[in-house]
Amino acid sequence: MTEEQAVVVQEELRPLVDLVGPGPSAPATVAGLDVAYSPGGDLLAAAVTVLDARTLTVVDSAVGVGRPAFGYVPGLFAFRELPALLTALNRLTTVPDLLVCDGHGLAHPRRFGLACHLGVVTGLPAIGVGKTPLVGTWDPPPVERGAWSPLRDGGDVVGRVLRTRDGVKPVFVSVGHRMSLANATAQVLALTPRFRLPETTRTADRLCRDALSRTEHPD
DNA sequence: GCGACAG
DNA sequence: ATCTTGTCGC
Repeated sequence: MTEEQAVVVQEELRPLVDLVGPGPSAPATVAGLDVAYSPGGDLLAAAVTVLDARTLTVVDSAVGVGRPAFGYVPGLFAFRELPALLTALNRLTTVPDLLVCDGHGLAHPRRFGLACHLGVVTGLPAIGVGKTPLVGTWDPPPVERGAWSPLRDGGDVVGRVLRTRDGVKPVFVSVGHRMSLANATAQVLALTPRFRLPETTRTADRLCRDALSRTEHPD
């Protein structure tokens, strides 16, 4: 697929995003998704970890190993990681109530980032939590955990810049599918009792790194 | 035209 | 994303 064709796919799928939500206020399980790459960038491992939303312990997980399905192009990120992530999701024995993606949802040039794509394809509620911005402008939120400021782009509020820990660099929260922005914010805060990044992202990050390492060095 | 640009 | 030297802080 060419970049032009990928953009067409995004514009075709974008109308399918559910912006009403509001999504589960008390999900029983929340999934984290992340991908690790080999040093040469020729291999990748995708991981999904499903956490009990109350205890934040892992109750299910799966991985998918493969080749990057697309070059790294900002704005077309989903085409790179989606196939391996879907492989991992299909290997779960449970269906999570919410997907927490490592990247953006609506906070995207065409309002269709990885979290939207993953949400539409799976039909599950999804949100994006990015470590760095892709689009938009914002004011620095107050230093206290829980403080946030709107992320604006082209006249739209596309997400929130959220402080998950006192005095620590904020994260970028945006809606993916079947979730309100307010609920997405609440869920991210529930997942960050101790660290800047959601517990879901942290467990998935560890798992895909381990899986990649085991793929490169069997023994 | 120039710089920016999720992971 | 990954590599990589040094530095700050708990």
